Amino acid sequence: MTVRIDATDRKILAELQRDAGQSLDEIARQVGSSKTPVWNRIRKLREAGVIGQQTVVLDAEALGFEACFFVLIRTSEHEADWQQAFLKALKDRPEVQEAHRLAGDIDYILKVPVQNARAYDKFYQALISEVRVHNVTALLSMEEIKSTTMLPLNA
Amino acid sequence: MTVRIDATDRKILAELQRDAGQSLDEIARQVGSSKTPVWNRIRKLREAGVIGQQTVVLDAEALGFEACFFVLIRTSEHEADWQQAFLKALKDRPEVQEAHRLAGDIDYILKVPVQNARAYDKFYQALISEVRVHNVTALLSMEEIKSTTMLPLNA
DNA sequence: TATGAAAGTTTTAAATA
DNA sequence: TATTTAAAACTTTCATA
Repeated sequence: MTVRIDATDRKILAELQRDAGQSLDEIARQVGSSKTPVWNRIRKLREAGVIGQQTVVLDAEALGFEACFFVLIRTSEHEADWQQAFLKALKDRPEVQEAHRLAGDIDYILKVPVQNARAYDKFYQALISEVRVHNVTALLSMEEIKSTTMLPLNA
Repeated sequence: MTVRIDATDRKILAELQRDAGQSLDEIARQVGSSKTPVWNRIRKLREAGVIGQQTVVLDAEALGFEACFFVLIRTSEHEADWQQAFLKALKDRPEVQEAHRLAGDIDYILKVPVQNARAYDKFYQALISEVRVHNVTALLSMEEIKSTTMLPLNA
C-alpha cells in the first residue's frame, strides 16, 4: 500500500491541498509538467490512499456552530473492553471532529464543535452515561486564531 | 455578509463536505432538485463565504508527519503588544494547524503535526525565542482515533 | 425552475520520443 | 518508460424561455 513520493508528487499534493478545484492544466503548469503525467500521478496517489476525501471548508459560525470545546480525558480503566466501547462512542458521535489517544498523564483529547454550551453539555452527559471516565476537563475556545487542514509539504 | 440558509442549502453543504468532487447533477439528485437551482445556491453560498476553500485530505503519515502534538500554553502577559506578536508567530509557522485562545486557566491550545519529536523541539525553541510564555505543556498523540473536517449538518 | 447550447475539463487511447 | 497529442464523454456555466 506504499508508494514512493518524489518532489513533483509533493508539489502536486501541495497544489491540491491549496485548491482542489483547479484544473489539471493549471496544476501541470504550476509543477512544470503537463496534463497526462500529472493525471497519472494523481491517480496513483489516490489509489495508494495518499490523497483521500475531497471536501470544502465551511464557515462553522455561519452554520450555527458558535462554540468549540477541547476535551481532556483521564480514565482509570485501561482494559480492552472499555477502550473498545469508548472508541465506538467517539466514532458514533458526529460532533467529535478529532479524537487522539495521548502519551502521559492525560489519556485522550477531543475537539468538539457545537452550537452552544447546552449542546456540549448534552454531548458530555451522553458520553459519560455510555462509558466510565475518571476526569474530564473542557477547554472552551474563545477565538479561533488559526485553522487550516494543510500540511506544510514544502517546509 | 450573511445569507439565509435553508434545509436544501444544508443538504447541499453536507454533500459538498462529503465529496466535493461529485458533479452538480449528482448533488441535485441527492438533494431532490435540479442542476440550475443547485448551481445558483452554491454560487450564493460561495459568495457569502459559507463555502470556503476546496481541498483534499492527505495521509499525513505517508507524507512523513509521524508525530502530532497538542500544546497547552499559559502566559502571564496579557498586553495587546504581546498578543499581537504571539498571534503573528503562530500564523507565520506552517506547522501550526490550529490555534485557539481559550477561556480559563489555560490561555491557548495549538495542534502541531510534525515529522518527529526533534521537529517539534525545533518549533518549540523557535516559538519561545520569539515570545515569552509562562508555561507550556506538550501532549503527544499516540494514535489518531478519529479525524474529520465535517460539521454534523444533519444532526 | 427548466432547457439547452457554448466553453471548458476529465479521461482514455494512440502515437511519439 | 514517460510524455505528447488527439479525441470522446462529461461538466460547468450562462442565456433564454
